Amino acid sequence: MADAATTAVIRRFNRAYTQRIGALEDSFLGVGLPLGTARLLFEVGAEPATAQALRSRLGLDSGYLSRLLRRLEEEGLAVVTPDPADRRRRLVDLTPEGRRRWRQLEDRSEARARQLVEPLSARQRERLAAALAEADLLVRAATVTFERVDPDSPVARDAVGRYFAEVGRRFGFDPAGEPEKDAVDLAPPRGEFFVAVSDGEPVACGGVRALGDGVGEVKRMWVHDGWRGAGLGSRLLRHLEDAARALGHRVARLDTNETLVEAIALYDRAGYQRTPRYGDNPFATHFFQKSLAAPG
Amino acid sequence: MADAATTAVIRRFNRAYTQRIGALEDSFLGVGLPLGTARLLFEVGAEPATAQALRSRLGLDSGYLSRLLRRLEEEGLAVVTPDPADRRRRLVDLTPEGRRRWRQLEDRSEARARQLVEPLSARQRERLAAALAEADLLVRAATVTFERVDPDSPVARDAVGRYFAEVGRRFGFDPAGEPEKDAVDLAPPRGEFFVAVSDGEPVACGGVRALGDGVGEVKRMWVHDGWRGAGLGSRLLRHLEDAARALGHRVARLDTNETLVEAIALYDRAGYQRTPRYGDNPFATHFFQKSLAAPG
DNA sequence: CATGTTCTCTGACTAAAGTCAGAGAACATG
DNA sequence: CATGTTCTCTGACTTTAGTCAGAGAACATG
Repeated sequence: MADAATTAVIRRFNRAYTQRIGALEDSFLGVGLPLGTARLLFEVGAEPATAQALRSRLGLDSGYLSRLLRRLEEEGLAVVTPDPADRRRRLVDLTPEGRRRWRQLEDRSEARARQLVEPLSARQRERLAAALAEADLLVRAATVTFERVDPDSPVARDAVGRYFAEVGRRFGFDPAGEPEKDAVDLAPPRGEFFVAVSDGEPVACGGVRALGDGVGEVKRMWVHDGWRGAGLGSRLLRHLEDAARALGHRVARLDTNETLVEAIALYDRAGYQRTPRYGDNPFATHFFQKSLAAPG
Repeated sequence: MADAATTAVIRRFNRAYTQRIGALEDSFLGVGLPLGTARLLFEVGAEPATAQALRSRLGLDSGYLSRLLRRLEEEGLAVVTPDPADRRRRLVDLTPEGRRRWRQLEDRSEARARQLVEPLSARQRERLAAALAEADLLVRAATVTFERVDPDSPVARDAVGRYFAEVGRRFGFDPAGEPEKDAVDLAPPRGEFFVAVSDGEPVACGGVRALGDGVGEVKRMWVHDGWRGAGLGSRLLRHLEDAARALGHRVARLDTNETLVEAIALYDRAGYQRTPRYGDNPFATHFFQKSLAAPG
């Protein structure tokens, strides 16, 4: 029952942790603003945004947000202006006074964290930081979601750019002309492309294109190197297989280069079989395929 | 700046973690009770208690708690009875139906934790559990507080009993007659005794007694073996030195046995100097002392 | 340019959360 | 047994948090 043991640890940790550090919540109080308003201030301070974006980030009702924004405006902490690009939308930013208050929230949060580690020695602090970083990576990797995006969108270009940079470095892959092909092959109706974003940065991507005869090809599969070893690659591959299946493919195929040993190990683990060369990718040295018949 | 790096990791983790698992909070919703009432139900379910204890545990206003309890009673989830030992007090316990609802909260919390680890492989789950256990230990060790208690109280007896068991095992210490001496020497006005309790279990203890001539002796210093290596011993020792100073001592002294190598290392680190034998403890082989002149 | 859609705001609510000042019963103490 | 203290309750509040149904302006599209 490794499972029950794990959840027990998580829950034990959860109780202790939320009690002690009281999440961020506590540090949001005591600056003269109610929690909801403080949270909004904090969010705007982290990055000015449209009302719409704030609503989705914080999960608020539009009427409610409208009132919270009004309150921030009345207190002289924020300014709300129409977006010149679309005058239905409203842009929210902090005033200098709002920024001062935001920094105050930051400071309290920082003080709280400092107070927690204060009784610990330098070595113990390092241990705590290492343990939390590890837990952070795993929790994020387990919860990040794959969003379907246009392969020609900025976020997709960013992600694929990182992919090209890495394969360029590792086996001299030349991406000339590829983005243009991707824009067609990896977009509906012929294919799909997904990106996982965490804290505004792409951390993984991958797509599926049609090879014909019920065969879908997995392409541009990439995981940010700070995020490897946390199961994100397996999750991504499963997600792409599901997408291929939904597109009507019965077989998934992919090629890779011998230098990408982690990827090859991943495909082996996921049940892919070696298969003869297909296509004309001059950089590919290994070819895999897997039946999509049984889901999972 | 190991410090800033540590707080940055903590805060990063904090954001991700509270967002994803949403603390326990989310799992408290959706059982047909408002958050505050659900939290109270959960607390009572964990351990039936007096209204007073619940108030201090949850930090509630007495009027507010009174109403919350009424609500639980009206819904048939709890029974509130006068404490026979002190009829001003009220005892709160759950009804069978309340216990059923409590279990429901437990299940949701469990399900949430399970859902979090679901995308992870067995190995990654183990890593997550290990990382959280490590963080848990350090956070608890950094935040547990030392309470001054009567050395004759049950919790003190429990803690010292564990201490005796360990030193008995390690170098054959014989505690005959010691508890009776402690009851006088480690209680005001002659001395003081402290226990750290976590989740109802003593995890560390120690006391100070007067040797005369401005010398205080540190006694019964013990740390639960599951809690070692997290700085709890150093914190305890500092706490005892502060107590000795407050009792008017200018010098702290202590003896120990050569088999307790971790303790000896701790005393060395804390600035204690070897000193010739004092007193007539037949089990002591090493003697230490330290000036309490400069605080810290 | 008519039509539907998107985005924000307003009014009118409800429920939850929390505070404060006593009142009254039960205990503790000299 | 008079007096002060502890503990819980009640009444009378205020503030937050959150929901819902439109209204109206701005955009998108055929």
